[in-house]
Amino acid sequence: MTSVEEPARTGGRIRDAARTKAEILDVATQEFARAGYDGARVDEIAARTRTTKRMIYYYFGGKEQLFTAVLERAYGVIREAEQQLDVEHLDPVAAIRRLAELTFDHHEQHPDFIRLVSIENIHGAEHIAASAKLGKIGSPALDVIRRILESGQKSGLFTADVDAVDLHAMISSFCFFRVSNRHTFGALFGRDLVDPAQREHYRAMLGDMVIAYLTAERAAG
Amino acid sequence: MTSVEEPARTGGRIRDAARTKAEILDVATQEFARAGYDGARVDEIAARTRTTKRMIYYYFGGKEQLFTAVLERAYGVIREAEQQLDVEHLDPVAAIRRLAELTFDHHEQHPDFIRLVSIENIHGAEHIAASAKLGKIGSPALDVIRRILESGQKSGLFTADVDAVDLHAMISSFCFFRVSNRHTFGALFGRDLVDPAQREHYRAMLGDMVIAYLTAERAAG
DNA sequence: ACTAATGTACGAACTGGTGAGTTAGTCATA
DNA sequence: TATGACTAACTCACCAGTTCGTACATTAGT
Repeated sequence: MTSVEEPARTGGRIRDAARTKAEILDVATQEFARAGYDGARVDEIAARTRTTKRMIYYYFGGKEQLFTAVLERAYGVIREAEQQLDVEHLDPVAAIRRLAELTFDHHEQHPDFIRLVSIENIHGAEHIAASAKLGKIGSPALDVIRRILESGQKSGLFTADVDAVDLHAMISSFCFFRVSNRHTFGALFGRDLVDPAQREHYRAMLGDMVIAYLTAERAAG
Repeated sequence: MTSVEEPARTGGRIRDAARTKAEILDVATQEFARAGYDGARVDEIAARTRTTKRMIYYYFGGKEQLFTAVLERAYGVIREAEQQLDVEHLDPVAAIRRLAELTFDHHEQHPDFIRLVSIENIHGAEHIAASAKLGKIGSPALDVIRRILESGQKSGLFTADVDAVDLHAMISSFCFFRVSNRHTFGALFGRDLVDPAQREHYRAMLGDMVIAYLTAERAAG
């Protein structure tokens, strides 16, 4: 998470809107991710901030809008990571694998993001729908997938009849589930999907799965 | 959901502990799935029941234990479905596909179950941990997978080096994500993963993915 | 007559949100 | 550079409506 910088410059100003807003967002992210939308307490968020509850309402308007702002920033982080991705020089197989691993790594490193998205789904994605920022932006990953897929399909390397959105869903589902369902899965089956010792195992499993699917020999028809 | 039977027998008793308990569980399932643990209201659950809030505390003890009971029943439903599964007569490929489709169908038909599990994960699976019933039961599906996998690997048909738990995770991730993340995915990418018109497409995609993974030619390694 | 089951009424603690007043920083002007 | 007007940033106290849980009275069924 983009964090608040240290105690500000020396002799720093006591008033700093940007810092205050960022600090509220930081704490709110943690609190919402920890307890869910209704479980999160505005008072608790305020208490863990150097400012007061009144400021939350001053800057964000209310709990609902605060959660929306938290979501917007969280989605911004992954969108940025996806934009960094450079796979133009790789062959389709390596490119897809790299892309999948990016999602894998991001989700593992941002469990709060996963929790926020889970929470947003419980609430029918109403905050995304209400957000001007989040409504229209397609994932940069989608464009990348589209290009790779086209190249791989043209060369006959990829035999699967999928489009970019479906492939994105496939990759996301594995990466997302591993983090989002870590607790129930661990409790029921006694295996920690996010165990660091198993990280490479699952990372390879994801790539193998996607590549196998894309390059499998299909029965005609 | 196992529902409450009709108005009870004629001249029926006004007092019927079993029916009252079942009705509370039915309504509680809906309410928890709709609003999350903290979003759910005990008063609301009681209001939608033919009984009163007092009965919830009389039979279940409290909100926390009520949610646990709801979870226990929901997991019971899928466990039962898995036990019905008969794939002994099928070859490994068909058997795995059948199993995957069972999970696919169940998750699609029980969105409330998916939501409950998502909610339980937000709360660190603490209710599962606290439940005697849920703590120890391994999924029947796991035993089935184990047998199929062994048979497929022995015959050399399955080349992948996975165990039953990992394969179960792979299948579940796709089926679960499709339902759990339906709303955010739809809002962000404009595609409804649970669109009935696309049902067969995704059902086939799941099977193709799993089989391709299991039977892919691996680089010696 | 005795107990399990049920209904009524209530309260203490919380919870999101706000009204009203205060202070720090900025900037135009003398 | 001193000053005073102006506004963004901030604090404090408080409220109205909830929300989980329970004490107590009551009734159905055996």
